Amino acid sequence: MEYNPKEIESKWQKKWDELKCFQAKDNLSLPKYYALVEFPYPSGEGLHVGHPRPYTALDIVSRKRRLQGYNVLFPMGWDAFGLPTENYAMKNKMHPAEVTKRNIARFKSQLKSIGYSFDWDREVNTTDPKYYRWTQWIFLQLFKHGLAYKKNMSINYCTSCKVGLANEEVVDGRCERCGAEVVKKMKNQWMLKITEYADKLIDGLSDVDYLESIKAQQINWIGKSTGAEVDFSLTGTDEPLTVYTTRPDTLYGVTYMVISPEHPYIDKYKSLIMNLEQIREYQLESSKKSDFERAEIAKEKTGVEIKGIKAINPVNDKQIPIWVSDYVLMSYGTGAIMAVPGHDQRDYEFAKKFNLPIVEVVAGGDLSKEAFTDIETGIMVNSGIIDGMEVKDAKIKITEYIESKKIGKAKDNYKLRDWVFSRQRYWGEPIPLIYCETCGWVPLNESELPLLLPDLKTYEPAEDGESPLSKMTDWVNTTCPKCHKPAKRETDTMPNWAGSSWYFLRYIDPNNDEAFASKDKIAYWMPVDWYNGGMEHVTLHLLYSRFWHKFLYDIGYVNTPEPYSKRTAHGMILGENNEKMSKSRGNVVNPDKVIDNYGADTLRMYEMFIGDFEKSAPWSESGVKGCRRFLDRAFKMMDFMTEEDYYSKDMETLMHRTIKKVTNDFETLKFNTAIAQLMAFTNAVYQKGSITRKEMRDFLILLNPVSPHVTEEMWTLCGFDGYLHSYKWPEYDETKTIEDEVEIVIQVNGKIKTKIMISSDMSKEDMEALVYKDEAILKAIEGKQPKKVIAVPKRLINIVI
RNA sequence: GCGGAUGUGGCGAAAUUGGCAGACGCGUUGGUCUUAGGAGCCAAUACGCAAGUGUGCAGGUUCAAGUCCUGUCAUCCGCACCA
Repeated sequence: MEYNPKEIESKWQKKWDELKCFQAKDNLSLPKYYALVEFPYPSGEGLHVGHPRPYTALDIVSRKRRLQGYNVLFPMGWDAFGLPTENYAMKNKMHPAEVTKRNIARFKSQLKSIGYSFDWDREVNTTDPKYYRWTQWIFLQLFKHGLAYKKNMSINYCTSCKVGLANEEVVDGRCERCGAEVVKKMKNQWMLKITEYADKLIDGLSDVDYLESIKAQQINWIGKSTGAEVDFSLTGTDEPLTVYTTRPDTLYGVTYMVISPEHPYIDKYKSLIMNLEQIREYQLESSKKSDFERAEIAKEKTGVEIKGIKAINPVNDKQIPIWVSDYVLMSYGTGAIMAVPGHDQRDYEFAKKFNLPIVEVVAGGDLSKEAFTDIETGIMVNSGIIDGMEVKDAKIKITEYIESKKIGKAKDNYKLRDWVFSRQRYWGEPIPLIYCETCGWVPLNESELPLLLPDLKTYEPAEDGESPLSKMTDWVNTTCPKCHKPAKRETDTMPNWAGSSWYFLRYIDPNNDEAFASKDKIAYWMPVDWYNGGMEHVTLHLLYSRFWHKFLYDIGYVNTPEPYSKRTAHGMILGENNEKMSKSRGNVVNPDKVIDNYGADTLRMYEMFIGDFEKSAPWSESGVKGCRRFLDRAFKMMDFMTEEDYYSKDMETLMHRTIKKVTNDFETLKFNTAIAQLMAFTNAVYQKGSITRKEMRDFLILLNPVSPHVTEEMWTLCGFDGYLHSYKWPEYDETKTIEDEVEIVIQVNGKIKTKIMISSDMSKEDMEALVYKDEAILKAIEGKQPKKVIAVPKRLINIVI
């Protein structure tokens, strides 16, 4: 009989659908397992060969868990709002909903053809009003708890997409999606106060099992720093200039101040500024620069001194100049710094360029060459009350001092910024708020959710960069829910990070109309036991979804402070030429083709066999062939299966070892070595020329999570009980994984001289005794007297002479 | 600059607690079957004719190092004037 994947695969996919065997049961008494993969953005391109890698990995885990008796939730859905769909719809004069529907249908049929054990009855779609009703609902809770606010701020604006971008969407000064230049634009934007959760987001990481590199990236992104805010009084005004510093200990070394070009004091105190013209010119210059230019190109410091106002150093009452420079960012700290050129490299460069004084307050460096920034070894000098102290003690003392004098306070700061939540686009969730002249921003009544996206003729953003919805006056004009006077709807929509911030909760109870999910079911299914996704999502999506979940926890809607107990990441699949797969490079491999030529079981196996799961790996057509060859060989083993329903004596150890290795490797993302073990087993069967029924049965179960169709088929052909998918995972006996006889190595001075067979339970002492008896060993030491003999049971004897 | 990771055959890669480096697969070579073989099966395959040498490089610890320690180089990813 020939192995014919086409026939087998469609047959079993149909069968599984009919039997609904992968349906997660809402039987809350069974042991549960929630496996989650990132739901895809259904692009017009369809799947490429990178998508199935994480899906197959957790499909393997899910299938194995079911065989081990768990009630498994392994769902799939669509993160379908977003720009590419909208852009495509505009270009082709289609409705984005139509485009989305078509793309989803394509993705779904592709995923189905790979034979995943998703529970398709729980499919979610972020663009479905029944879904985004709850995205809007969560937003309203954030609003009601003061975590959403509108702010007129300088934002990143993509000149091509005509849309505001979050900092995170700007890569190297360019739009993450289209690559066009990003400029600054003032815009009134909805913001989410993720910064209020910064500490919780850091602290929560100690309770979860995430890859170390993921934790590190999150901590890095949040960027917590500890320091102090200090007030410097200004000449000619009663209001102080507040700065943030992580080095309050260097307060005596401050020789000038710098404020950001966007600092409000420039306008506020313009009457005091004698060279306002010059300052205005500098402001204009830096406003033209993108963030990228400010950071990357302008290595050379620039700036202008403010004439007419001086600052006073609160610890020594010295008058010092104030400069404006764009190396100080308005978006971090207070937008103003105290400059300590002796102990900060940037201040040092600036001081050198503009001939400002440099004072040493921490001894240990050479200030004629560079700033001395070491905080471990330095001793304070020229520093009044903290003279002679070590840096870390000086920090504490001076902070206490400024707090007691009421000129400052200890303060933590974060690199993490609040989340810009507005998009001036059509294809997103409408923000369910209404602006009333009398009442201000008023939330829509929750009973009126979902606030549907109205139909539009065109989706072009307005020329001023406003949302296309702003042109829909019928929709925009409404009445205030509070005072019933005429009012206007918010026309911005949500970013596509919104729907993905809570989708794992909707899978739990996807059809619930009373709540985003019932409390009972949440209590049963949460947290997600294992979440696998890309490394590219660990700062944005992962942080955003943890933030929303922590908020829902704080207001009592979910039962766990963290959504995911374990998070792993997969490596990318590269093209055959070792480059990132992309249309423009022409190296994209389409999974449909692979399935057509070799079958889904081969595709799945190769995706897992390709290499270390966490690393990127280049695609190889001949590697695919190798996996198909293995399945052919496995299929043919049926030709020499015998009737014995037990492990044959000579295969027993290998059988137990194989069960052990596959069982463990599937848990630790080492799918490649698990498959290698199954290949080695098959090679042994071919060597022997026969396989017993029991050996075959357990082999099929072990291979089933990787290649489910062919194993189900063989199961049936062999006449085993029922269906493979409802059977149980085999157990191994540790004592039977050890051979009776092992080959050990004889080393002389660490060099291998010979090998002998010994009984595997031989003691260290007996092995040492062998040195004087075994002929091969005697020959190896050539009659010399051993100085020392090291025997390691089951491994080696090393003789030192 | 900061943070994280990775360097092993021609290629993708394996290697409990330090204990036979290169499992498994690809590729290559040879054999076999065949009208044929880009199918199957069998065998060989780190390098070197050999003694021997080999896990980016240089040291160190150890009876023994891919694995531990010190230094160094290279590549990749993330962040980056964050005070």
